[in-house]
Amino acid sequence: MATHSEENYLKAIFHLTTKDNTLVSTNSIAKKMKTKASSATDMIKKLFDKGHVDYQKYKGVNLTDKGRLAAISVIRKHRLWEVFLVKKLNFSWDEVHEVAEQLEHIKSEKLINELDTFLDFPTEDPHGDPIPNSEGEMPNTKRVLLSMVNPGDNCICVGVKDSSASFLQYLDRYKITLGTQICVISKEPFDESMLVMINSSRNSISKEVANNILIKIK
Amino acid sequence: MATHSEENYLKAIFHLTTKDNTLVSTNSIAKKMKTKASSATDMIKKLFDKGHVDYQKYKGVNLTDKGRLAAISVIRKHRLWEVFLVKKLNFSWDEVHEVAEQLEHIKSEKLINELDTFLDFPTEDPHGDPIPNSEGEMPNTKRVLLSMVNPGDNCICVGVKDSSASFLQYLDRYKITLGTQICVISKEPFDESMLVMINSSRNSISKEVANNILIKIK
DNA sequence: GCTTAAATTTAGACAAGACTAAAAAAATAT
DNA sequence: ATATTTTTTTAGTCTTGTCTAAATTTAAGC
Repeated sequence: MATHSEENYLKAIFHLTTKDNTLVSTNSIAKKMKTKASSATDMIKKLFDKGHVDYQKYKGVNLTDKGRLAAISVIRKHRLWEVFLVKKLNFSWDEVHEVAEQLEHIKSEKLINELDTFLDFPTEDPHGDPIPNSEGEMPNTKRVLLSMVNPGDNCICVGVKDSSASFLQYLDRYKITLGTQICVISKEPFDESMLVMINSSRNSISKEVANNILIKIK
Repeated sequence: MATHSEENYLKAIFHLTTKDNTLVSTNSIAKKMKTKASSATDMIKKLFDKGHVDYQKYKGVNLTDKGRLAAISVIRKHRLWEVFLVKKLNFSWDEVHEVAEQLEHIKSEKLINELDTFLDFPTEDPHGDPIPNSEGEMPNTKRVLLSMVNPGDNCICVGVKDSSASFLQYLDRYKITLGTQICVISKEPFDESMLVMINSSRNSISKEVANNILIKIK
């Protein structure tokens, strides 16, 4: 059974893993974990010894099947707790992360599966991220960055890439939430900002913002 | 802010504190925490440095007001989570303890107060133990051990002293739960066992059992 | 009141998970 | 192809919370 810290590293490695399955670097892990590279190396060795990652000195790591399942299990807990906090305990989407970071480490199969049932098997967390089922299967949602969209396209916000409190609070001020319709009017070539229609009002959105909103084209 | 382990020690000291406020011994703390006396001494020093206990070498400890509040806060969390597990997630009263031991350390004021609201401000946990309010005030319930009762008395089970799974499962088999009426028919002088009427059936109850059932006389 | 027993504390060690500083390997530049 | 920079690893230290073994203090027995 993985420790609190091991679980956090597994989660970090999972999030750093790209579709093409290239090796994850020690530095990138350290950066994500906000620790130093030497600490990451130490932990990588522990994870290797426990069979959670494939590892060759100086080359980088990849999750094994066992490690991936462990990571997904933590992510499942994290996201289910986020749903609980928002749906049942009146948390807003920018308040849930910190608490879910703690709750995700509670060890009890029954707890998480009963919670899943209690919440009626949600498939998305409050930020639109997919919730793996108890088998570790991730519902695959095809989502696109708003910045990739062409003028004239009519989109629906289905998620956020950055779920930091400051970004979520920005979205709140512009009344953008999951399900909000966003119609792209034009793109400014100079700074890649976008002119968009949200709730029947015109807004300009910076490249940075458009790069962190996930949408589905209608 | 207290660490996970400090919180457990504070809770242990709180539970070991008697009404007459005699000092709590290092050995009793070690025993309750299932550690060695030397480990208890180490932790006592830390708690003393943080102002959670009064302590004099070789004499024993007592919680300070600050320490007592911290302990009660942990107990509040533990018991509210137990209520949640039983009322919302289909846990039985013998399954909640272990999970609540983990959940009690989650740090979030909002979380615990919203949970309290969500559960409609319960005053007792699934074992009949009182739940302190957000001010740290413990609802005082006057409860008596079944072993103290005289033949002829008609009682209601309002709690258990031992809430181990094995004892709770024993009670389940005899259909004794919170609210169950227990009428004491006679007491056996030899072994202090009791003949009682539960759900209109006669049962013999050992001294050990009678010593762990808390009742209210009707 | 002295002696033994029990309880408590100290000293030193260890594992986990972090750190700094330095060494080694890999990548980049000229 | 060699020099420089970047990345990664190693070595050694620190803190938290545990331990064992030894020393010290308090309590109990007679």
